[in-house]
Amino acid sequence: MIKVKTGDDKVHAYEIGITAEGVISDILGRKHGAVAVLIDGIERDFSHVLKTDCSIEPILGASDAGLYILRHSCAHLLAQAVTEMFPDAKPTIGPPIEHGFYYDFHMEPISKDELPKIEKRMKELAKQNLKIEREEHGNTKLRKMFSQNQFKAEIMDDKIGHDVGSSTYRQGNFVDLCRGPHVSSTSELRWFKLTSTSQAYWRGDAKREPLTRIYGLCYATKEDLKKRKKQIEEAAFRDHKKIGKEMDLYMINELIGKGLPVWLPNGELLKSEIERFAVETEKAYGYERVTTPVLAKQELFETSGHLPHYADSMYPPMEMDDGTYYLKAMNCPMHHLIYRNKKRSYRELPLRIAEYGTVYRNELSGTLTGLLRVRMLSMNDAHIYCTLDQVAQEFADNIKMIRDYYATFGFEDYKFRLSLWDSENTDKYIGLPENWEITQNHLRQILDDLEVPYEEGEGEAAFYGPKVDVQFTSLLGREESMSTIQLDFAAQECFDLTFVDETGGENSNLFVIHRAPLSTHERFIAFLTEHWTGNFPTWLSPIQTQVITISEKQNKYASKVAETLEKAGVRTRIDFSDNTIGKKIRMHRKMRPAYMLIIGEEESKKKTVAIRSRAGEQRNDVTLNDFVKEILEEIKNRSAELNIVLS
RNA sequence: GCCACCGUGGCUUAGCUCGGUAUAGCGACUGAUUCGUAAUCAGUAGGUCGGGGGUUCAAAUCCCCCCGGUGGCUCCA
Repeated sequence: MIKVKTGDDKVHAYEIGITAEGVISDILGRKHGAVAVLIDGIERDFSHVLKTDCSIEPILGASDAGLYILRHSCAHLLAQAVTEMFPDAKPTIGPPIEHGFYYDFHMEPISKDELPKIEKRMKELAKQNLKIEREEHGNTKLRKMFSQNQFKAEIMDDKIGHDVGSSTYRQGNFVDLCRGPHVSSTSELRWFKLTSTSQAYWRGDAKREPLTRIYGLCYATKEDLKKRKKQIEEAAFRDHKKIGKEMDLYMINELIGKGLPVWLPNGELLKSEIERFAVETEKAYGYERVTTPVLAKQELFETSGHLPHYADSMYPPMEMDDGTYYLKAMNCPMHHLIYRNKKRSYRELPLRIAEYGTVYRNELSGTLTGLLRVRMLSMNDAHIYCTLDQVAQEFADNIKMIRDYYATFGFEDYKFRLSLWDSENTDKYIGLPENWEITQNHLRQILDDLEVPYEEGEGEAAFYGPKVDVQFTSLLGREESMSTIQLDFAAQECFDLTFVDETGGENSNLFVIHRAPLSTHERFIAFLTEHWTGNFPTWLSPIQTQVITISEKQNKYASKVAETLEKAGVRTRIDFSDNTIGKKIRMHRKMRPAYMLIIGEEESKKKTVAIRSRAGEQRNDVTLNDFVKEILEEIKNRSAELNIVLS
């Protein structure tokens, strides 16, 4: 007999040789959503045979560890289906990933249309309730079993060498080299869906064999899978590329070049409203605005240290008759020169230099997509020149600024990250280790003092110093950097930035803070569009009111309404077409005006308007004056919610 | 950059497997209608099928090259 300790801290006695499943079903009655077990802290299959005293607890499918196992088993099921349907396909690796799994096969590429067929086969195999069995083999046997698959051989070379054996998992005719654990039967795999195919390389190395990758989702429950499918659908529905086209926000033309978006009038309105907001806000915080050239001499970027670190992401150099020039990938070097343009006194600090600059970065052509990854970035950039003891206040101000901005734009799902250097890999950075320690601790202290919740990101720092980033969760749950506040202790030395201190002496104890609270316009507007599904707050809406008449008889009054609104500063459009009212509403919805004003005989007579919200709610008999007053108030307040109809 | 998939009027799209110069809807325009809340009727125009080359009597369709779009590109079998 052996003693087995279970999760409830009870000790049970069993015959030697009982399986984990035997114990779990004895305690719980049945498996209760468990996919595997934890024996003395090690993940095991249900079929694991117990020979000595141990502790055991079930791993639930819904837990992180359980999902991992489910997804991993799902990858095997995929491989089983694929190798059956495409006998030449050689399985390579198939790990679980966030939301699901993938499996890479060495095979002819397949199109997305094959996925439903493969998925169908997977479902059939799952239904067959095939037992998933672990087998242990010696090295020679293993080598023989996978002699047809050079990828598995390579994995064995790496992972187990030529002496020791390892395990395989068998389900039906399919066997895969794997250390497990796995669920005990294919029938436990139910809530999965194949989503896409793509191409990858063996070992992620472009010089090695190209592989066909198949991605799938997998969850423990039907609801979770459904939720994720819906999330993906929703994201496609809100896609800024789709909405940007519908609303005429921007265009990309192949003659201009990819990654170089053109702002159309509606997008430009959005952009300029954001800029106006930033200019107003930053004026209140003591920023001064400048404009610097889009290109500069090579020596400038050498001085700043950017060229050695950033050469790949800068555009190739331009040879001119008086030297080599580069398009700027950042504004800081020029701002440093503005600082150095004259002797600075401690009384001027902190000196805050801001610019709506456009910087150019040479992103790999294959990574460019919509507004999210572009080669021309419009930035609400600024650099703050200050002493170390002023750093805390500047960070506090910027964190407050970011929080205020986000509240106004309606963003709620974001968090702060303290981005530190990678102390194992210091080649990527400039400056002395002790400077990194000092500044990193300083930032940590600032965040702690401000009681800002944050997480730390090792290796996420800029090459010149640590930073505080704001991580935003996209519709698909992906984390993206939005805002950033960076502490730079290296610029002082590179550019010899100093000030005259209280004693009249030259002081080099100067720090630079780089900050971009609104990311880049391109990225920001992409997120903003997806966040609001194009239904922007009134102050941002390219079209704030769309005037619609019931019939041509009201054209005259409607023109007056539109004119009054325009004069008051409300962006207004009017539709004089002789379409029916229903059709007009349907057509204008695409452009997502904040409000539609419906004008018929009633309104014409009473000199009122009927206000229709985006949701279709309506408020009738509003005098034009009242509406103008209310919408101006909403615009002025930069209200994130549209309240006029419900008020 | 590399790889896979895709590219048909302003937009969405049929046709491509098995070659015979193209389908429909929306939108635009014209006319009728003057209408009360997500499709009023009729008509007209609009496409060298992303670009170039090749095969062929004949190419949207097959082949090659280029351009563009989309997805993906170290993460324990």
